[in-house]
Amino acid sequence: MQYQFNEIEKKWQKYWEKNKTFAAKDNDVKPKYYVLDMFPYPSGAGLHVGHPLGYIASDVYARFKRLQGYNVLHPMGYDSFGLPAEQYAIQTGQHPAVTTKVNIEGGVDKQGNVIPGYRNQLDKIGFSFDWDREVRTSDPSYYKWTQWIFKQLFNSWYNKDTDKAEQIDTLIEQFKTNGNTNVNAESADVEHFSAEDWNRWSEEEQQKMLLNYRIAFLSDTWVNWCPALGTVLANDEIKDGVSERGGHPVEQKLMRQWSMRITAYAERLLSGLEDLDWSESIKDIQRNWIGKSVGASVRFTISPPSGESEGAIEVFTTRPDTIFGVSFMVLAPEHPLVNEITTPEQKAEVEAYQKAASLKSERDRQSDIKNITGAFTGAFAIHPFTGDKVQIWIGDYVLASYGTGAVMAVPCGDQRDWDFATHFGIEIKNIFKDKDISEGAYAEKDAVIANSGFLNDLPAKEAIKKAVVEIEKRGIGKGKTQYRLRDAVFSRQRYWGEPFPVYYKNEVPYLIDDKDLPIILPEIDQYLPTEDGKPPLGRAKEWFWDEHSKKTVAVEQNQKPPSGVWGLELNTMPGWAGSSWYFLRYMDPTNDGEFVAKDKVNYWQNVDLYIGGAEHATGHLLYARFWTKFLHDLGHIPFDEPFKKMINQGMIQGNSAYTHWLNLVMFKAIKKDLKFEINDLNVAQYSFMSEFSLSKSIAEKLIAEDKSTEELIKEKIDVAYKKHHPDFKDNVLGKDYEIYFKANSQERIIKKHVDINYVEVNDLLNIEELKKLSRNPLGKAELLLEDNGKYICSREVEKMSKSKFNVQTPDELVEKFGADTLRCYEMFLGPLEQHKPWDTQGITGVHGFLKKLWRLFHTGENESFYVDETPILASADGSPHPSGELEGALKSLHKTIKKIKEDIERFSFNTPVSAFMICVNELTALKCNKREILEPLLIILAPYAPHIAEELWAKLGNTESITYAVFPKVNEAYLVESNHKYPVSFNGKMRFMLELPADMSKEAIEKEVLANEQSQKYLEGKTPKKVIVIPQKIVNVVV
RNA sequence: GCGGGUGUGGUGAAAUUGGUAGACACGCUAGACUUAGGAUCUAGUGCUUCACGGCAUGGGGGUUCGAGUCCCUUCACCCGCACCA
Repeated sequence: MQYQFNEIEKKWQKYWEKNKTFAAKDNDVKPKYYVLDMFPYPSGAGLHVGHPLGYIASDVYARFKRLQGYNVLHPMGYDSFGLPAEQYAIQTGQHPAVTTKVNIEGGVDKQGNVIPGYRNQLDKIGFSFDWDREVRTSDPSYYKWTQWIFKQLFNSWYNKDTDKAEQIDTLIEQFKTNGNTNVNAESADVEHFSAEDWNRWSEEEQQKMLLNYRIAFLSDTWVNWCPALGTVLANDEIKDGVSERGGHPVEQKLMRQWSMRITAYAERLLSGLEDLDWSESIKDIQRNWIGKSVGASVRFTISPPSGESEGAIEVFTTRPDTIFGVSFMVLAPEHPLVNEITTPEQKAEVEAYQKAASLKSERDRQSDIKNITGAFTGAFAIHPFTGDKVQIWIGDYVLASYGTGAVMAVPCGDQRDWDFATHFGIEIKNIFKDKDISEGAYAEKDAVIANSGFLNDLPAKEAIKKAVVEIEKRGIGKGKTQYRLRDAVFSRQRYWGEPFPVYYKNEVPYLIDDKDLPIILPEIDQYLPTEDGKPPLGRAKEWFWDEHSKKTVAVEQNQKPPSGVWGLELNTMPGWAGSSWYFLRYMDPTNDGEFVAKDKVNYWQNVDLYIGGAEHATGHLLYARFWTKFLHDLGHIPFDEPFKKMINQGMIQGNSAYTHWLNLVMFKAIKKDLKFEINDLNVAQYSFMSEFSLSKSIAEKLIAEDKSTEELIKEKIDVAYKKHHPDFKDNVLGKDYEIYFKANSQERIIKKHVDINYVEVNDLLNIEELKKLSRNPLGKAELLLEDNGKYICSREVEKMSKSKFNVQTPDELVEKFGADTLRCYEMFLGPLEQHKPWDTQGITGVHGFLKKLWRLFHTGENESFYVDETPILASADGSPHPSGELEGALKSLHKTIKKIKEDIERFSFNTPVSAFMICVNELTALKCNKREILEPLLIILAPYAPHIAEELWAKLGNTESITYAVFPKVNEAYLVESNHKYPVSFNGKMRFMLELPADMSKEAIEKEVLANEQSQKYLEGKTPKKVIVIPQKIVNVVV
């Protein structure tokens, strides 16, 4: 009986669905294990083989954990709000909810393309997801709770004394009794106010003040505005100065926007990384993004140029130990003090410099780092320790947005300051003992300080501490920690996102009651901004809140709303809102009374294993940690980190295929006698005639300037030209003209992608199949083939994408080889974290292995199902049966059990596949068909190849799914060797193998080895200097 | 510039702790079988040499009886951050 994988797989997928085999049981007595994949954005393009890689690994692990007796939560859902669906809606008018549904469930899009649907594609691979727990972030029953969490964030402030978020009511209480004098909060810069002030203020004034403290707050901030997308973007959505999606330019714009006070959590987000089992690189990216700098803020008083000013410049420095090395100061050109302190003589120069700096974009400023520019303000500051006057400059290497926008320049210890001082001829003081600073600054923190008063002779690290103490003692500053992390902009001027549960009375935001949530996204006529530049929701008529009826109501355009009716927020939430807490919703996906029930979150806790791409390092992964910590602070969840262990799967790259084309512009014809070049018109005429497509080796030869190939091609061109231009006879390219190639041999060939589905084994192009296409990419081209008449393509590894014709869908492979083969093969490909190119050829090896496994169970007549039921007799002590073959089979099985368990436990998903292959190869060689060997083998194989395992498991007479079988125990007794084959080395070089009893003593082994006749050859009559014997390992003889 | 990562046959890779480098596959070469197929089976396959042997884990150096693995140094590629004071 043949291995009918298609039938088997369909059968078991149906069985699992019907029996809800993978349903996780809340509050079960078994220990819990939570395995989570980063949920996908359902795009119309569907899945390619790269997408399921991580899902297969997590599925293997989830199934493995079930076999080990865990209650496993392994859910899947969709991050279904997002830009692509909205862009598509703008183009086609199709509601994003409709396209999203089609992308998930399958169907036909507006252009008539068949969309397979994520769910259908996933189902074919045999994942053990608990689909009853599916979530979609764009579903109102889901985003109701995203809105609810937003409300919590709005109604909270960050108390630095308790170091956690607290209800805003506790803050209001303090304001009522003491004003804000004793409040230690993470907030915007706020003036002090008293209880009287607070109580006197109007409701509106109080609300405006509270926005300075709320964790979700509204403020006028400089935001990254992307005109092409018509929305603002967070810092992590911008790469190299352009939008991550679409690559559009981004500019700075002052807008009233919602933000999240994530900076309040900077320290906890940083320190929390310590205990996470994440890759060092992801942790480092987050550390970098948070960008903690420890140092001091120091005030330098401004020396009044005419005696009247009393100002001071505050700087932040990480090197207070170098304060005696300060020889000037630099302010950012935008620094508010600049205009105040600039002397009349310097005014013109400074203003010119400010103007020049403001005209440069952020990007230009960054890219132009080699040019040292600046201007002297004419003002001086007083050095707080030496009393010296130091010049105050402005320069655009100082950023207004970081620290205080001003630096104390220490040219001997900072290269930029050194460059600046050198360029403008400013004094450079050396405050490092025995360090040469004539060629550049000494930036290491290991010098000993000199010429620095009370800091003399201290190593830098101690000097830092002492300097801070002294600075604080003199009241000129204090120790301070600075972060690079900025508050996260939370508004998007987009339609396809969560609406805010917010309406405005006189520009003051008010929240909608919990019981009236969700606020459902309204219908609009077009998914574009309004004429007057409001976000798309500005088009919705029914987008007003009636405080009396507690409902959204319609107000005609340009009409004043009736009393008690107010305009709702027109922005929507960013993509990361829904994905910041989805892992919690899986625990309790249908709960309409809570975002997650207490008992369920207490049972399931946080995610034990999270698998997904590394590209979310500063976005999703940081925000999810932030929200988790916040929800923990308010007592909603019992943990403050979402994902305990994470593995980032590598990208599967496409293996693009290329055809080669003669670059017709790259040769020219020259009249032999006259040396007259025929003009461009003639060149153009070549392109009217046949094009030439070259098989790989011919293209290569042409690039290598192989003479005979050049001649061959000239001949072909000549013939082809004449065929198409019979009137020219042979006087154009025949006797009188000769074809020459241009010098740059690389450009002789143009490469074009060809669909990998038409490329066979050994890069052979299937020309026959291509011809059947209505749009044959070879067209009428003349083909120059290999000697054997074949056309060979070249290959290149690139990102998998439709435009490169290198997309491999899992569906095709499941059809041809089966889901089990695909699963094993994707794992077999290499370490999960590594990037690797897709290669379909190798899949036959894995497929062959499953067929071989199938045959082990079909040793009956005509390959019918048959296994040997006679039990293996073991001795009372559990030692192996004396029969050699059985001993071998038992050893093979137990060796494999051990390896599979150890490998999966250390997340090495590729090596178990080889172990299975070895085991099946060995059992095949031993002709082993014993139930006692084959049954445990199925259990350990089930995580990788669940369908075939279920089928054979059932054939063995089991009536329950293999999913909850018990992972077999390793019996070490079977693994004990009576003999060991020693590799015998001479001077570290392995020369021969020698089989000796495993329990032989070192001395006896040495004796045996030296007595061996082969040893005599390598000893060459000499006595060995030393013999190293490592029992059960090796023998090394030193001659 | 800073931080992280990766370099092993024609290809994907293996080698948890220093102990036979290249397991397991793909591909390739022969052969068997066959109403030819992308099926199955057998043998071979790092490079080099007729051979004994020699050389091989990006390069160079070191520690060690022994190094892909540890240390130093250097090169290449990938990812992240980048006048961050």
